[in-house]
Amino acid sequence: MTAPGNRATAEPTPGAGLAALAGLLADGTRATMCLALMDGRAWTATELARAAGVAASTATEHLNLLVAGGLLADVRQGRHRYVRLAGPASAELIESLAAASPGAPEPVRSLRAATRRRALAYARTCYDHLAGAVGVAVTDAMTARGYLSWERGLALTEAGERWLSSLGGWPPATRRQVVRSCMDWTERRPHLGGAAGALLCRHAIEAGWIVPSTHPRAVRVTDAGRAALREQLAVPVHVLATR
Amino acid sequence: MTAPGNRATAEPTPGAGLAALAGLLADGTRATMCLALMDGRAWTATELARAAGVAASTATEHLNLLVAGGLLADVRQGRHRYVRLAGPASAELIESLAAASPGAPEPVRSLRAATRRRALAYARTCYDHLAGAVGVAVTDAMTARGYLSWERGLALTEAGERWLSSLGGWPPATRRQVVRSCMDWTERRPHLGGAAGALLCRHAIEAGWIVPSTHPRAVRVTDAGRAALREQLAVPVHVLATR
DNA sequence: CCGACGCTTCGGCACCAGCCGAAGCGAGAG
DNA sequence: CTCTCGCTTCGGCTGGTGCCGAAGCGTCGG
Repeated sequence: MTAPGNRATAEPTPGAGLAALAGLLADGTRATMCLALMDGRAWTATELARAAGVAASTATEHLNLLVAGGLLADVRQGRHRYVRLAGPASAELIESLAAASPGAPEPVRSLRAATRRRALAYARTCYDHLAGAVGVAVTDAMTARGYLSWERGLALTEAGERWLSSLGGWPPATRRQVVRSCMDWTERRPHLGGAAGALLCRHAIEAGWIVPSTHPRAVRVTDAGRAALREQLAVPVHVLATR
Repeated sequence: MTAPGNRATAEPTPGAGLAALAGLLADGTRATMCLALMDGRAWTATELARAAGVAASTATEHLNLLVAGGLLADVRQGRHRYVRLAGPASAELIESLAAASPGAPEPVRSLRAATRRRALAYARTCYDHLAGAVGVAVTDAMTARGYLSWERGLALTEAGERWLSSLGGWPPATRRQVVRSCMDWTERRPHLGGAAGALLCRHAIEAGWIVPSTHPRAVRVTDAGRAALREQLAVPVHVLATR
């Protein structure tokens, strides 16, 4: 007898559910991770470990708890584990909790975060290829022009190979998979990865189509880039509009 | 070195504040207490201890944490410690957390709770005297008729003594303080306690002015009670309206 | 085929958070 | 004054939890 505790163990205490949920956020490391994820992006496990200042193994444990608790969702992609907020409900919950805790809601910080988020959603690098609205738009345009085929998995067509050759550096001297579908976490649709995606991204940088933004990972599309993408791929103008 | 933990100890980790706040609700016992307090009333420490199923000493520790964390507020009154939610912000926070946890928001339960809350706010016993809208209204009426004086502290006037005598059982055979100002937690205004308040409450029960409600502590005012209060104290009709 | 890399599993460690009962304190009631 | 009663303080116990590093596994790239 003498039940040792009302922890989240056995008895259906009235507040057990609430306590279990709050317990997920009651740890500094987990809270820091969730706060980082509030930018809406999907982070890799390693990124979150560094952000929270813990070992990768520790991060794994925390992420398992948060995912099991329904606060986060994860997707395995290759050797990476991408983690994001499970949904708007999670974000709202964390937001209301964060707003009530001794963290002043400075309008400046919110503005910066919002700006950064917008910049990332617009155009960013995903490893070595393009992502965001621009990345998805480029992928769509390549598909529309017959450079990519999505039947029986993603594949590069002969026309696609010719176009990449015209950019230079094709075929790549690598055994790396030529094309790869990479889920875009802001657009919720796939964009082009793999060797072709990397080559395209490298060319875009070298040709001055895109330049690094002030925000980490984010990129800006230059006037030259907008012109090139419109001419070569017929990417819709509205996607490339300046922000 | 090798900082032992990101608990709520030293380093200003980004998520420390959030974690500290969540930590307050991350314990089953504390969560149960907060949920109990969601009825908007002020509970005594002992009541909360019983509700949560822990010893009084344990309850004290939890309440100290919750008050220190700003989630609850307490007031010492005589030998009692009354605890209530610190404010609307606390209530909203707990509500949003409770709504997101595996506790189904059954409309039936909410309805019952709302009904109970309304009943308690209307009329209830506070120990051995009357509280709630009716309790405060009776106190106001007694003041208006010159039965109570609030100058130099609360006091019973001669007219007040005569009125109580007419009800019977006056003067009381006790050394207990005759009148006592008792803060009403739903009306946020003082109502009459002490020996006079107890006598009045006892008389109201014996004379059939009030009867126990189906909800604990709540009472209903009978038709006879409404008539008596209107005739003897000129209590405003709108306060006594049936619900 | 081999190395690099991201992640997970496992063992071990230390801390502390929650619990209780006993004893102490102060207010109220007789 | 004394008894009762609500609350608090204190000491001691126990189990859970967060942390790490080492080792293992699968993917990717050369």
